[in-house]
Amino acid sequence: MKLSTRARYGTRALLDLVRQPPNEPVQLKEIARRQGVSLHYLEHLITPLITAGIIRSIRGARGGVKLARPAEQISLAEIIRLLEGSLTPVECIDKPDNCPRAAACATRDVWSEMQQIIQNFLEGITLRDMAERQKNKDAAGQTMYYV
Amino acid sequence: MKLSTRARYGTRALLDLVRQPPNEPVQLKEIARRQGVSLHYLEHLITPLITAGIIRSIRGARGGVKLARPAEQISLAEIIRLLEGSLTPVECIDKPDNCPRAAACATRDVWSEMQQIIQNFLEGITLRDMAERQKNKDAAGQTMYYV
DNA sequence: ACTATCCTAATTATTTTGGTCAACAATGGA
DNA sequence: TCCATTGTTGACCAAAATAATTAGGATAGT
Repeated sequence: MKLSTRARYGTRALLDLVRQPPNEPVQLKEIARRQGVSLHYLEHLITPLITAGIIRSIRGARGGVKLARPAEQISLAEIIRLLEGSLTPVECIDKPDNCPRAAACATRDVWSEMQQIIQNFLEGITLRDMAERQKNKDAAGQTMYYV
Repeated sequence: MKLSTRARYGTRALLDLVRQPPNEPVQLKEIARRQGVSLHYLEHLITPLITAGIIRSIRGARGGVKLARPAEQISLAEIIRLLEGSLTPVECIDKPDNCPRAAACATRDVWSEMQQIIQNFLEGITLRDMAERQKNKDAAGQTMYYV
């Protein structure tokens, strides 16, 4: 039950993006630098998000990427689904035909419930929420210096 | 967020084991046959469970494995933790020192909450519960033939 | 002697984590 | 207008790590 680096880096990249000044494109190079991931890898991660229409890319000089929708309309569930292909912990949930035991398998039912729980959780968290959390954390971190 | 085959096969093996007549050892060979897994692979999966004391093995002729504790005292959380090493979706939760951003990272907080949710769910399901579910499913499957 | 687990190693497959390069698009300046 | 610069896109490739699987002999109990 590990989250792939795709999902982790991708989420961080989006969180970084949403925290930049709005209405102007943010360069992947800058996101990569701030988040400490390779630019090339980040490009790989970003591609499905562009295809899915979560972010838009502006090519050429002064280019970059920006959110295509308001941050409060982008859930973590959607992000991870795009980055990892799906949210299911076992593929027999999406594709029952692959396993002859699917219909009679009690473990499958349990994994299915688990997915539902995870999904509900991730569905309820938007990019905006994440940005808010980060802002609060930053503020809390600041005060540490005055102690 | 995929479950490894270790976790999947291992869980199925334990569920198979708990459904056999109690008080006599069940041979791995039989579990492997019923569950469609290679005996060698199953031995690998089983080893950490023996080490952890969830199941006990009896060597020699008429040997096999049996549960070392009552099935209602073995949770899915424990099983998966043993089979996969941990329950955490990201390693920075268990080892914050590995990542310099750990303290200030909002995504980490979210993954941590997610782990808590998953853990609560898996903690609440025991092998006994699983066996019960399977029994009900089997019964339901049977009735189909009479329709 | 037989049977079944145990142990160690080797092999194969898959995923992760990138790198290289050429093409394409927009901008700004000459 | 034309061209150099900046920057993204996409295809292809590859090393490294991890996971999955297979194999064979050692060991222990009946």
